[in-house]
Amino acid sequence: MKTNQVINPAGLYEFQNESLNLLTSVLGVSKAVSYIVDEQARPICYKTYHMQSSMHREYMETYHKLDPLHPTQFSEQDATVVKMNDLVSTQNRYNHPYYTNFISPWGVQDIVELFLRVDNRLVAGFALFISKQQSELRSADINKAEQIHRFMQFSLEQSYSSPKQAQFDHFCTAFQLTPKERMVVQLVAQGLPNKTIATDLNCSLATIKTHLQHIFAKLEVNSKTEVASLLYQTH
Amino acid sequence: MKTNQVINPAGLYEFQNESLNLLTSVLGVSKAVSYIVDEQARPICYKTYHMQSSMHREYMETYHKLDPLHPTQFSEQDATVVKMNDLVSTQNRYNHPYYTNFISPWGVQDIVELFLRVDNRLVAGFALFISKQQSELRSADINKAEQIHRFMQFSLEQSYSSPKQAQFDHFCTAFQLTPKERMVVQLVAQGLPNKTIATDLNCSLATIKTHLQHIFAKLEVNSKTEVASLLYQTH
DNA sequence: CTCTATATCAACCATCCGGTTGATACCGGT
DNA sequence: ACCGGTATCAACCGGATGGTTGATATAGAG
Repeated sequence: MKTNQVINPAGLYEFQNESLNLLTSVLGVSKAVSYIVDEQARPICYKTYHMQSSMHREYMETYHKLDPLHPTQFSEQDATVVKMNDLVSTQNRYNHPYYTNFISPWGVQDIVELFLRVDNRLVAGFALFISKQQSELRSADINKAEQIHRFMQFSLEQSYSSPKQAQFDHFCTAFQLTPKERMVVQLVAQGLPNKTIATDLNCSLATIKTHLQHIFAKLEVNSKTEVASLLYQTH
Repeated sequence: MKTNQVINPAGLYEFQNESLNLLTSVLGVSKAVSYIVDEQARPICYKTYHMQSSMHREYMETYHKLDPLHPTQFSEQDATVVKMNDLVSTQNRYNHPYYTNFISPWGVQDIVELFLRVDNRLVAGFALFISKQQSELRSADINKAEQIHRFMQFSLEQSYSSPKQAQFDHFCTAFQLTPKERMVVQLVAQGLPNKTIATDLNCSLATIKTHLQHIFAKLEVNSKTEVASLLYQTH
């Protein structure tokens, strides 16, 4: 039972929306994706901005394995803002199927990835897509992204020590919820339907239903609305 | 649009549970019922203690019209604790169908009713049932009931000026919810299924569904869980 | 090396819920 | 006298949800 030591991404979901909004409105990007990183360093809870769902599906099914900016590559590093075209030489890029078969056909020229960490652990990431129609990213743009990253990192640390977060943690530990169950509760508290929760957590509807059964049993309730209600009443 | 002036029973439901628990655990009663009183002085949201559901059904269908302690009788008075056997003479009691056909067959000897008011308006009531097996209520018992009533009245006034109540009111007025819609939202926030909400509000399932459609439209959501979620997020 | 906890998924069924349409009734303001 | 807002109810449909059973896989504890 190591539930207590787990860093729980409660509150991250709202943070994620706000951050994605900030990034896409300030920087000139054609598409963007944000995600949470779970304890196994795997990205979950994708939120997209101006990205075709078919493109995202392609990534999820195939190209995530080839992604040079995939979070698993960076979980042990301290990289914050990484530009794909800096990471991969022009030569290698044109031989790289990730570039030739996926990024390029979708009209993308470059990708800038921002990583957020708490206690040195990678907890969230943002991928900003630069289209071929745009000019090459200048150092000024990268600088902007770094400044925004700095503030997001600050904001994230605030979120982790907020009373709301503490309250949520207390709630979850009081009912002895497992890490996955906590995430489900978090999404239930957003009022999301099961299907969306399954998509967000990158697992099947059946799994979510099983998690929900366990949550219902632990909280002694029998509907998602009651779960949200309990959270509301516990403040 | 007189929504703003309406006294809204938000938070009353929790209060109701706590009060019923207090009364039944401290005083020697065989059954008890509590209810909220709406703007039309009609009782809604019944909560029962040790009362057979068939007895309550009989009351709801027939005998509420004959009830000498019915809240409509007391909405304009300032009565607080009323003992039925003090109100109705022994002679009249034995000719009264409410007593001979309803109360007596269910083994009840006497009823003590407690009324709670805010700004002189009757907002909630509690009926305590004394069984025939119990000794006649002594003045000491009535005194206890009056002391408890005093504290309940105090507590109720606190509830009405609590931040939680203010927050809820602000939430409802922000979305321009009608009085009935507020009550529905209040019950949704308890995580209750529609059927229970209908029973509580003493109207049909269809009516609740219509109210919910209006609420969904006003809050721009499309599920009850999202309503609870919105309330939770708004603190 | 078991055994338990956790996480994953499938299939089934009954019920609940959301969405819609349409209808009646009451009240208050124009 | 008419109209808009509120409250009430009915009937229908399809999809979402809750409940159950059973199964597999992995990891950590004893």
